[in-house]
Amino acid sequence: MPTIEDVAAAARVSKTTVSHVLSGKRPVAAATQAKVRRVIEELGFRPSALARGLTSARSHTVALMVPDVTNPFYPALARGLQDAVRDAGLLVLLADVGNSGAQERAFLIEAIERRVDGLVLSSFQLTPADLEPAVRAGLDIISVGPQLAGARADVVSADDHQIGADAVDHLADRGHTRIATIAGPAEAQPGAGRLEGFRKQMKARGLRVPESRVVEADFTRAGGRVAMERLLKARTRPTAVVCANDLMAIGALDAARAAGLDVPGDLAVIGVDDIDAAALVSPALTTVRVPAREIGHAAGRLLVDRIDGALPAARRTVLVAHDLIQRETT
Amino acid sequence: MPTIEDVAAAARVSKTTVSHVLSGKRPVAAATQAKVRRVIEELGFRPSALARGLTSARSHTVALMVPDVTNPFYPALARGLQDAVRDAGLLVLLADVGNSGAQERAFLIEAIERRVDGLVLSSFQLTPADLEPAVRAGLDIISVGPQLAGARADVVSADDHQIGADAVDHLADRGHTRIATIAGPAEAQPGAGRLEGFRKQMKARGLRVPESRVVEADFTRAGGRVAMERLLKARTRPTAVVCANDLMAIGALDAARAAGLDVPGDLAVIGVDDIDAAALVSPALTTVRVPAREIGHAAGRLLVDRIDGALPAARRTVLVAHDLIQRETT
DNA sequence: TCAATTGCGCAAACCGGTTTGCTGAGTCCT
DNA sequence: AGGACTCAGCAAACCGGTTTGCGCAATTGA
Repeated sequence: MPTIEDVAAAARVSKTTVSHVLSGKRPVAAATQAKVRRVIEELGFRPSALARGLTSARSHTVALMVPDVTNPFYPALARGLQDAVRDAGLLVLLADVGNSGAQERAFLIEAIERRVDGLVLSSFQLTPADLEPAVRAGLDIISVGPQLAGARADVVSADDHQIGADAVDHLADRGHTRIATIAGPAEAQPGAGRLEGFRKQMKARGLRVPESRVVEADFTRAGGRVAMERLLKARTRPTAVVCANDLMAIGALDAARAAGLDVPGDLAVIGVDDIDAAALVSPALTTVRVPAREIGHAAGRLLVDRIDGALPAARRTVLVAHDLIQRETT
Repeated sequence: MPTIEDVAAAARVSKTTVSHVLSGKRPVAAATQAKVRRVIEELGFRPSALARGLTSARSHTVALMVPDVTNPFYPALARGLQDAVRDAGLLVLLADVGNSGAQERAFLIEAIERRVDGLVLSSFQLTPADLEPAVRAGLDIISVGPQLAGARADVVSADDHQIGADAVDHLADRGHTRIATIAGPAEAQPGAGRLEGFRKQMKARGLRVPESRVVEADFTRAGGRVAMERLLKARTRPTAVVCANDLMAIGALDAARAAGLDVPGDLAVIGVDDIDAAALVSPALTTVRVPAREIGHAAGRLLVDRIDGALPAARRTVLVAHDLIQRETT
């Protein structure tokens, strides 16, 4: 690869001049510019972003940390994020860290060392304290989900609490009283918020929630299936179940089918997210739509503003609207 | 952020010594090491990957370019890729470039300037000539799909030709003769290969393929639906359709349902990919499974070997196995 | 006519690491 | 006792850009 020095030599100017031609930060005579540009073209010179970043201490990169890229929620989020930051010249560094706290922390360090400009994370394991090094390193952090709220990070999230409550209302309005829930893993943020909203709204509507009707699972189809099987073993079966995401809801449908139950006759099911698959399963899944792409987009916009220093120091919380989409499982 | 110089000063050694403690490339006395490490800890020093990359001319990053992250095929591929390269210390820079050739080329330039170590791309628009600058820049390139085969890139791909042929066999074996196909966009590689395989096998089995039974669409559900509607307008309707991917096949099912057709009675449908949704639609979609994650993994392994210089110069082609999964639409 | 200004370009320092060559002190061998 | 060798650490050069201060020539203003 030719360097700026090679270009300077071939064009018989100093590398300062080449730099100015590229950046436009100081005027360069038209003739000189033309000559330099021609040489750049001939040599196929491409300035090194590494070298550039060294002086500016910026990498023009934002890191995105997610627990599972194959959960369709996250690609949609990634897409929104990318589209929001691209115009600012930022590219997305993607990390799927699974549910491993160790991997999350390892990636955090990586992000710091790479001098990433910003960080968007949807984390299940991280605590605010874990973010400390990143904050000290000057990274702007956006947490998707309220888990990492506080002085350290902005938050872009759905209103998980309200989502849980809305799901309860939807089912209770249809006469259900024995409503169970398949929550996410205890550490997982969105699940926790939805569970809390579920509990509170059940209480508000005078419905009891025995602990046997609350089971945890990881956010996968298989997890939902296993959890549903457990719920179905109870002496008095629930007539409806609120699942903390669609993947688990689809797993719950698997279990219901295997048990020979009619949905929604014997069992009503509601999910959260509205991934594409929700509309495809049969019966089609009623769900609370969480606009993943918008969340990513909002996170990106917020991040760009932060990086530009255009925002006051106080951290923000952006809640995006969800809506309930009734299909055939309720 | 403290620099290596700050650490050196605080530990009363030269920065050379700090560097050696970090890299282990030259021996450092145990006592000195301990002192340096303590200071690093106290200061929270994290070496800048930018500065490091400047000397090594490596960024420890691989770029992944895809046409649509929200197509579930690609997240799976991304996951496999990440898992394969992580142990080599590489992170994945993701770009969703849509179907825009301009964006593809722009990202290619970005990747070069960032001195990315390797490039994995699934491109519809790029020609081998477009890769020239990247090759000259010394990037190792893996093409997912054979489009960019040649002296410039390794290839990891499914055997698209055979996939098309297998789909034809599956339908012909079941007695279909009026078989249509919904191909991908003409420029799109995987679609072209599958279409070719489709045509050849139809001929081999003595079946005619009037041009009205070949329609193009982009690789989306909406595209598939529109294409299917067109096919259904023909005077003699096809009794079966081969779709170049699952998303389009699902769109075709939408159209069939809208037209009041029974699947597979009036119309058999087969897709390609086996995304999660394929098993979820009703009736469940028969499809040719293409192991996206394995493809990503193979690409990652190949890339790491290339970067390590462990491979002879000759480019490789890795074909991954597909298999036909019969469900309910045939 | 002479000082002040402007336009253009260069040299040198800097960003934060890595790498190379060298030196002084201590150890081993003859 | 003297040479060869090892060990530990340092200074300086280097990677490829950006930024700052300065000099020279031509233009402007009084």
